[in-house]
Amino acid sequence: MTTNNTQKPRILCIVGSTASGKTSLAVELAKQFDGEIVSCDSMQIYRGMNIGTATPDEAERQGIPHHLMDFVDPTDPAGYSCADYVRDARAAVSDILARGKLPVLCGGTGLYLDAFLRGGSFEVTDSDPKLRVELCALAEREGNQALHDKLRELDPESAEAIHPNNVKRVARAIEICMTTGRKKSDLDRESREPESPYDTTVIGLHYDDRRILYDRIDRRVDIMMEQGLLEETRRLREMGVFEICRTAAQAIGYKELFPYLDGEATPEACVETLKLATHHYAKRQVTWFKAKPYVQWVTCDTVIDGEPRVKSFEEIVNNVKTLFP
RNA sequence: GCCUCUGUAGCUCAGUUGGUAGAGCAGGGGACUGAAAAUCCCCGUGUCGUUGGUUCGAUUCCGACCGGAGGCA
Repeated sequence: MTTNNTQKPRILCIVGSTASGKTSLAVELAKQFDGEIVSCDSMQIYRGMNIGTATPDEAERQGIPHHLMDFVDPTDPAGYSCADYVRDARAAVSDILARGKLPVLCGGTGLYLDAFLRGGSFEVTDSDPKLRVELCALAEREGNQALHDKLRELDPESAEAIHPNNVKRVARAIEICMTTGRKKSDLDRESREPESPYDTTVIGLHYDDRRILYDRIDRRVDIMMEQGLLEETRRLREMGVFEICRTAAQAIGYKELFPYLDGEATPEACVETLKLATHHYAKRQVTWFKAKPYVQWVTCDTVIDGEPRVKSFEEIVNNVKTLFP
């Protein structure tokens, strides 16, 4: 999404699936371009959820300031939404620009990035948990189609776009229509900004051979276990995080270990489940970013002597620099 | 050595009273602007262990052989 308007402030974004190497690349680029990092990750925002979400520690940050990480209290029932993110990220980016530095967005939450880039300046309206429960109960009682029909009455356009079995989305759309008194599809249209306020370069890290990515994921999960993922999970559980914060409870890395902590499964089985859940997540991220025309891809793997290998860090950094001179 | 069970998709297993087969998991593809590390949709040809026989036709029945599990000696 590079534009010719030199008036617009330049920002750099690094995206890609989990374990693709975004974090170290972003730090290196921030060092070389005098930048600061703004996380674009829906889980690294939570305080105390560090090992499981692979939030970079002091050493990995190499002195580069990181924003929007480890700052939301996961025991706050209000949670954190996409709209919150857009507000906070815009503020962080403005602050960095005001100090004459380059904002480097880095993260794998595609929806957050999209909302940040394309608009999403929608009103932050209160969610209505009671209504959500009611709507889901309705689907349970009378079937998914019944709930979907309800949305069709309120907002046919949204109904068209959401599969009837996607109860969560159908319910959320109805909730938005009912709490705002407007059609969600209209609100979406209005919130979309005609033009991004930034001159943005989005770099996507890609692996031609997905086995390499999965292998990186598996190794990282093993390292997380060595770093004390079980203890972190226990601590968060004692704090009640998984009951209080619906969003934080969704993080991959904790819920998969519950069966072991409850004596219902071996640690090996849980680790296996965790690895698979992460594979699936990575696949969804790849699909998301692949569909975005604004991403410029940098391939991280190559074949040497018939064997797929990861390119050197230097080579990847140099490839990015040709796209962001 | 004898007896019983077993050999089907990458894995775990169904199934075919004889007309060449299907689930779960894995894997692949996709959607997605307000819960997004969430949620949802689509995709199943594999010498049915090998080899003979019976049969119009065998993965299915019979025999032998080769794996695996168990039992008796």
